[in-house]
Amino acid sequence: MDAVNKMEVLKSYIETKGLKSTAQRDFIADTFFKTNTHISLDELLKKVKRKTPGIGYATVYRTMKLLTESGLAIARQFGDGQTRYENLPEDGHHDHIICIKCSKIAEFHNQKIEQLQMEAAKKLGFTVVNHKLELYGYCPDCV
Amino acid sequence: MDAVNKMEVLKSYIETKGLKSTAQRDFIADTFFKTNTHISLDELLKKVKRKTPGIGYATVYRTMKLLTESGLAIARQFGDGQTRYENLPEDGHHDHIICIKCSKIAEFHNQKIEQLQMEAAKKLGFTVVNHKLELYGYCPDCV
DNA sequence: ATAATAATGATTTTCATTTTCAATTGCAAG
DNA sequence: CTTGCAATTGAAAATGAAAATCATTATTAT
Ligand SMILES: [Mn+2]
Ligand SMILES: [Mn+2]
Ligand SMILES: [Zn+2]
Ligand SMILES: [Zn+2]
Repeated sequence: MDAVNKMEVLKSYIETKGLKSTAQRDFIADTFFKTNTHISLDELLKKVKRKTPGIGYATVYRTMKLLTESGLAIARQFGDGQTRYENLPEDGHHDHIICIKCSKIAEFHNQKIEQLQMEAAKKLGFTVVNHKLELYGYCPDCV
Repeated sequence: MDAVNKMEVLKSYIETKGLKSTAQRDFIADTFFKTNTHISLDELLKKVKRKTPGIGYATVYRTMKLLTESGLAIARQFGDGQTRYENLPEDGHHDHIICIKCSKIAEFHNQKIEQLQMEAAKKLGFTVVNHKLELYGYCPDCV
């Protein structure tokens, strides 16, 4: 799904929730849709302010909250005390591996792991709704 | 390792770090060593205050930090905004599955998953130091 | 006993959110 | 095009968990 389609999904989400469309929200969402990193609120605010200095932190915060609940953004916690947001991945769910030295983030997906998780949960009588798998270590550049 | 042995490990950690032994710290550590839950600072403080009302939050905070860096406690973040501590498990590392309705926590360990994690990391050139795997869903009691 | 140094506990500070609120804006109805 | 009203905005304040501060107290080696 590209930025244009995402914007359409957002529009219809806003519609069904009885919300109103605003230029600030559209611009923040569009800016976010064009990122391909795991971006923090501060980073996104800085990016947004470059073209639209008037926009406030709270509006960025609220927009990302909206995008998250509409399923267009994913909120991630990598343990540095800051929530980071990423776009809905093109190729489905993925997990992360984070360098504890330079903070580089790589992504991976392993269907076998997902399968084993489900089995482990089932063995305990649990039904899995979602999961978090993060590996921490050193990236190739940091040995 | 039982509470007595843990206390000995703590003593020698304190020794090598040139720290001093205190009644408060001993009591907090002992209280923690006897828990078998994933306890928050507030919960531990409350438990400690029952027998020793004079002890302050900061001392509990500092003691758990000490236990964590000495390897006698493990700090966990289950996404509710509160750090929880658990005792070093008898049977090695384990992961968690958390009920999103009643917050019940179950533990599991799957060597195959751990193995696949290492392989996934290796494929990306990373070396894994530690990892976090949490499953979220419904426990048997919550359907 | 003394001196040096670590620990304590109350309090304050930090910092990332989250909420509040008055002013502004979007939009549907007339 | 107005009007009415609910939603939105941005600045500021509030929140809450974690971390730091600091005067006082306790521990330990000498
Ligand atoms: Mn990602
Ligand atoms: Mn556990
Ligand atoms: Zn690195
Ligand atoms: Zn449950």
